[in-house]
Amino acid sequence: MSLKYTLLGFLNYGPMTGYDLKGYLDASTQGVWYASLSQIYPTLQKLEQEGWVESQEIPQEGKPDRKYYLITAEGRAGFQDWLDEGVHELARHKNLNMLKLFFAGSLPKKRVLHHLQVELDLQRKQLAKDEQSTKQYIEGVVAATGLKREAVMWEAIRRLGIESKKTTIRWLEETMKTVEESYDD
Amino acid sequence: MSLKYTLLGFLNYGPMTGYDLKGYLDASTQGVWYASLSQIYPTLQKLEQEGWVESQEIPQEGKPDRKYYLITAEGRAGFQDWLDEGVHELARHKNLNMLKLFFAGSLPKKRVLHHLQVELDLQRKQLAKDEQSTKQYIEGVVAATGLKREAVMWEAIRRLGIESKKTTIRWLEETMKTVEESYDD
DNA sequence: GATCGCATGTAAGCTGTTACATGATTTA
DNA sequence: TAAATCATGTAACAGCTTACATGCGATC
Repeated sequence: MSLKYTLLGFLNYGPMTGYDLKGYLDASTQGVWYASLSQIYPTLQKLEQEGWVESQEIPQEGKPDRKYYLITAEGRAGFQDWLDEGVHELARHKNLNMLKLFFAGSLPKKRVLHHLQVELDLQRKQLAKDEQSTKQYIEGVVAATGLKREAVMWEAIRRLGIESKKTTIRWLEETMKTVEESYDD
Repeated sequence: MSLKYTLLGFLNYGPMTGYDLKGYLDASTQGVWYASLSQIYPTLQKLEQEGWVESQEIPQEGKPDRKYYLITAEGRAGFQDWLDEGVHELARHKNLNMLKLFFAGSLPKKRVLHHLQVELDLQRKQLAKDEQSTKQYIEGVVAATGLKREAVMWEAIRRLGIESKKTTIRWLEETMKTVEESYDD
C-alpha cells in the first residue's frame, strides 16, 4: 500500500494534518501520486493503529479540530526501509484519454480532432500552472523548513512533470496534423 | 469500468479469446492500459451477462477450449457512445518509482544514483523493445485485418510511448548528473 | 445567494491484485 | 529438468471512488 509511504514521506518532514497532506500531495508530486481525502483519512488511522504515526488534536473554533499526525521512530524506520528497497520493474500507468484516442479510428475525423484539441487545452493549462506555481512552492517549503537537500529531488520531479507535459503537447500538435492529412471524412 | 471498453474496443476489430486480448493489450497500447488475465476473464463474463458480447467455444486437445468472444450490436453501440463522449480532465497517473525518487533526499547519494540507474536501464530496455517490435506488430495486424484507418491512431500512440520514454531517459541522465554534483555523501 | 476553502470523517460499492488450480506442449 | 507458452478460471483480499454528512467564514 503505497499511499502509506507517501503520507509517511511527508510526515517525515514534519507534523501535518490529513488536509495539509492532501495539499502537499497535489502541489508537489506533479501527478506522480494522487489520493483523495476520503482515502487519506482512513489510511492515517491505519498508520496510527500500526504505531507508525501518532496524532494530536488542536482545537479550533468554527471549524473541526485540526488533527496533527507525527511520525514515530517505527514509522521513520519503516519508511527508510521502503525508500532503500530497490525498484525492479517499470510503472504501468493507465490513461483513459489516450485509450480513447487509441480506439478513435472509428470516430469521424472531426470528433477525433475535437478530442485531441480538448486534451491539448488541458495539457497546456496544466503546464502553465506547473511552471509558475510549483517552483515557488518548493522555494517556500525550503525557506520554511530548511530541507535543502530534499529540494534537489523535488525540483527534479518538477522538471520531469514539465518535460513530460511538453512532450505530450508536441505529440498532440503533430498528431492533429497527421489526422488532418491522413484520412477523409 | 474502463477495462470493459478496452476489451470491447479490441473485440470491435474481430472475435478473440481472453488470452488473445491480453496479448493485444500488452503489445499495442504502450502502457496506456494494462490488465491481468484474472481481471480480463471475469470482465468478459460480465460483458456477456450484459449482452454486449457473446461467446463461442472451439474445442482443442491438450489445452482448455478456446473461448471466442464476439461483440453484439448492443456492445458496438455502447462502445461507440463511450468513444464519442467528451473527455474533460487530465489522467492522473501514479508512478511508484518516481514517488520513491521524489522522497530520495534522505537516502545516501550512492543509493539515489543506484535507483536512478536501475530505472534508466529499465526504460532503455523497454524503449528498445517498443522501437523494434510494436511497429511490425501494427503492420502485421493491418495486413491481416485491413484496419488501415485505425492504424493511424495506433501508430500515433506508439510514437507517444516512444517519445515519453525518450523524455524520461533524458531526464534520468540529467538528474544523475545533478545528483552527482549537488550534494556530498 | 452561491460557491469555495477549511476540516473531519463514514459507508457502500466497484476495481484490481495475488495466490491458487489444472495440464499438455514447446523451448532453453 | 526447469521454465515458458497456451488457455481457462476462482477466491480472498486490498485499494480506491463516489456519495453522503456536518458546518463556519470568506469571497464572488
